[in-house]
Amino acid sequence: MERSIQQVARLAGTTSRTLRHYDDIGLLPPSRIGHNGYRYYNEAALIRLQRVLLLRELGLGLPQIHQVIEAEADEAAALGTHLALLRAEQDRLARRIAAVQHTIDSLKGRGTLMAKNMFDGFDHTVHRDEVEQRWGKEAYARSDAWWRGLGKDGQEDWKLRLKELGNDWIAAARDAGITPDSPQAQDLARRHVQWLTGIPGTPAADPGGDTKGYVLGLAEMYVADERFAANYGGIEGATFVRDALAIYSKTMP
Amino acid sequence: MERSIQQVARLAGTTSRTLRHYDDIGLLPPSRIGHNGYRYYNEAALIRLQRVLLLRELGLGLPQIHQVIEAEADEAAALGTHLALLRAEQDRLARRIAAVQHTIDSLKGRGTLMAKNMFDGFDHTVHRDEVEQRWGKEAYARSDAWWRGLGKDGQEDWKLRLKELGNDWIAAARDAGITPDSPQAQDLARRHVQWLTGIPGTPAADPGGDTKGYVLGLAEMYVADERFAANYGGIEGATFVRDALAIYSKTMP
DNA sequence: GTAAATCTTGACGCAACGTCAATGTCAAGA
DNA sequence: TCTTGACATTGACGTTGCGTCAAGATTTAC
Repeated sequence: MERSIQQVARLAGTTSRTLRHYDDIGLLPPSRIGHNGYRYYNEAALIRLQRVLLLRELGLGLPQIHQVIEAEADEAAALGTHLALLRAEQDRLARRIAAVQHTIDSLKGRGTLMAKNMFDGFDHTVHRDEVEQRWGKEAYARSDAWWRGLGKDGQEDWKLRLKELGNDWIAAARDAGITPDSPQAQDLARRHVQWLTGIPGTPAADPGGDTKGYVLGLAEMYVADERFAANYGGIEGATFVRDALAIYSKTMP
Repeated sequence: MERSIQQVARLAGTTSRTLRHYDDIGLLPPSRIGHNGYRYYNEAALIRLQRVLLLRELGLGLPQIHQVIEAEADEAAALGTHLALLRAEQDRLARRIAAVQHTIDSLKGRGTLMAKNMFDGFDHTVHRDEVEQRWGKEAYARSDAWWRGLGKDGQEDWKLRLKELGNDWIAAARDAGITPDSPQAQDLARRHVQWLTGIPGTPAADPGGDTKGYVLGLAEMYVADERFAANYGGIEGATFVRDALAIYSKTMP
């Protein structure tokens, strides 16, 4: 049985234009061409079309489909390669979704999305200007001096640990049922301070030092410096952390 | 401070061609054009560029970005719309991944890809009697239908149990020493599947069911659906789970 | 002073068709 | 038989977001 281009298109759920395109690029020539130039397709052509459409559904490009269909072999390998691409694409998508969600959250909570993502990856001088303008010169100078004092390895290490704690903080801050003075937040604050006091060379680790004041100052800095705020889900998160730490510090000796 | 087009490109992690393109379409004109025709960008232009790149990162098209940036209003609404699109796209991707994965399995297990399966969903009148031979798409549709069939309470219950398992998963995923194919992760995968098969009414619990395919499909869904991903410490965690389950499924009958 | 880097505009290329445009062909009803 | 309307043809431009020459002007570096 032979079918016209339009019949085939309807049957396969595509368009005649697509079929003509597939003919043009040699991917799916019609089984017969009438004296009038009309394209006619038989069963074999239909089956081939099915395979094309299936592979296309799976996301392969037409040249790749052509290759796979011609060299009947190794369909699994081709699909395996493609699978990896799909996974990567999905990861990118997921990240984008998270970013969009976060941006929306920030917009709703803050009205402006200046702070967090915008200057990320930008050059440090621009970053500094922004911070100074928003939070004052000394705040920046203080945090920057301390930060540079850590050295490269120290900075990496710090960021890593911070990220771990940060995840818990973020989860807590996002939960509308958890307030800075809630048991959950206070427990986090306790763990946070415990971690701080474990870092040698800090006032917090110094038995005679002003741990309390240091903790408060640090918390303030979290809010002031975006590099830290970034680890707490932006300004709102850092604010939550600061508040929780401030409350916790009152229970400290 | 004024920067040349190349400096701006490097600073923002894009190319000069892109900047010229943005100028061409009126999205981002340079702040000044020298007598020689050179483009120069000031801080304001940089900020605008940041917004453009951010929105682009989030997946919006240039015309839409233009619109959003010009009409400063209602960024959240625009992003909300976009978020829905992203989610739909993600669903499609997840389905495709499941389908590709299943196709690969079929190829490995049964040799050649049978035409009958391929025609499925095509012309039902031709292959009506072979419609039972379903593949990938169905698995996802089934699990999705099952999920919706659980109802609100059932879903909550499920999520609760999931959270318990999730804690172990998160701990494993965070440990840099544990990979998806490590014994620890594989043991978790075993427990996970064991738990799955204990739930009545699921394909996994059905002795004749395609447990393997179901597990894989479900794992994909974990990554695709943030309702689940949230229980595994975000995308990375869910990805870890998926990989571990995928590896484990190979050892299944 | 010269070479290397960087700038300009202009134009083609990419993927996979959509969408006219201008024209030819086929089946069916008055 | 004539007309009408559905369907066919090739050809060419439009779409998205730039990449990639090309050819020439200009700036920067040594």
